Amino acid sequence: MNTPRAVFLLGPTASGKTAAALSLAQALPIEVVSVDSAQVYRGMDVGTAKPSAAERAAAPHHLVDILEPTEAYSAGRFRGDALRLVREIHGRGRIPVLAGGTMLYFAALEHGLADLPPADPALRAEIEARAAREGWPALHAELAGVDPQSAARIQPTDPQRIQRALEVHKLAGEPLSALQARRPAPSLSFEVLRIALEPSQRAVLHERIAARFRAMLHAGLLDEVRGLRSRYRLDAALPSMRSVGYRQAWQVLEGEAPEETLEYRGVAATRQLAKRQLTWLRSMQGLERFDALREDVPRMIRERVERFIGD
RNA sequence: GGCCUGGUAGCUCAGUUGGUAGAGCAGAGGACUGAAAAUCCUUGUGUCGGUGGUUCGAUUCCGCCCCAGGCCA
Repeated sequence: MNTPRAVFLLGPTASGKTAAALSLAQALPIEVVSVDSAQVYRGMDVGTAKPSAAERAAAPHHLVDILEPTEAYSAGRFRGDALRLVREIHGRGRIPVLAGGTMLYFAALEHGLADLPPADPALRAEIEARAAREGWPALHAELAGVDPQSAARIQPTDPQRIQRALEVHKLAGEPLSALQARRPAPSLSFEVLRIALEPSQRAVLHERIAARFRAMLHAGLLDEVRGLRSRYRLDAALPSMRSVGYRQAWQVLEGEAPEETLEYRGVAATRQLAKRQLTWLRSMQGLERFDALREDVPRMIRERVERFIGD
């Protein structure tokens, strides 16, 4: 094996990525790079299904617990962090396994990101304040003036993207669409085996999701969020507190929703997340797809990876 | 056993002064470039509990029956 190799392992929530990674760890000198926008936050353990101590002992895990929940991670930071970690792991003569369900992060890795300015909290607050006064459609109209291409593609009802496009224009002095058009086409400097875990039956995935969320509640999800709220200055707009489970628990603790509805709403939010993840997977090219519901899928994946590493 | 109130989309309900019905939630499909577990777009035919009757026509009015909840015995 001349060119260094890496494995991507992508799948929706509750599809068994952890079991597959564990099976790999038992047979191969791997290190896991988490591709997960929620597991980066410290203290968010129960609700993000973080790898257990045993799993972390079986193989080093990276990009888990790297930020406070008051901070915000991003696709851009992920790309930089992941590429650096892959280099380091290769330097140790080991195999990086990038495993997770944040499909935008995989896309950023594969296709690169345009050279855009990072988020600017002050500017975002300013835009938000204007939106509160004038409404997002007005800001969308303004965007149409400076960046018609982006405005055409972004819905007037999509606050997040309107805000980002205006932010980029202000910071870079150029329209977002122009910067995106200049995106370099980076090729990864290592060879990749891309494995996707896709459940053949949605109903079974839904059952798994329900069982898992119930288990999270029994494991003290609500108490975890209560504790986070007492230890940090958090608010509902933070990326960490918007994530599945945490958002719903937050609403209960704020008295915005009765606790009896927490399970139902949390399960529904998780199903919706899984659906979006599957939409990404269907559109992605170059994946070797495995049925996540097959009992022997961890073994099959291990054998496939062994072949990939071997030749 | 009697009286009352309900029985309409998977769930919670609205509605039709008689011309076969619509919201929210859930579900499904899609988009996606530094918040992405985010943000957004599209998508609603269901014996209107059953059965007889009145009517050109009933989910809507009337009778009976079934089911649920409540009150009274």
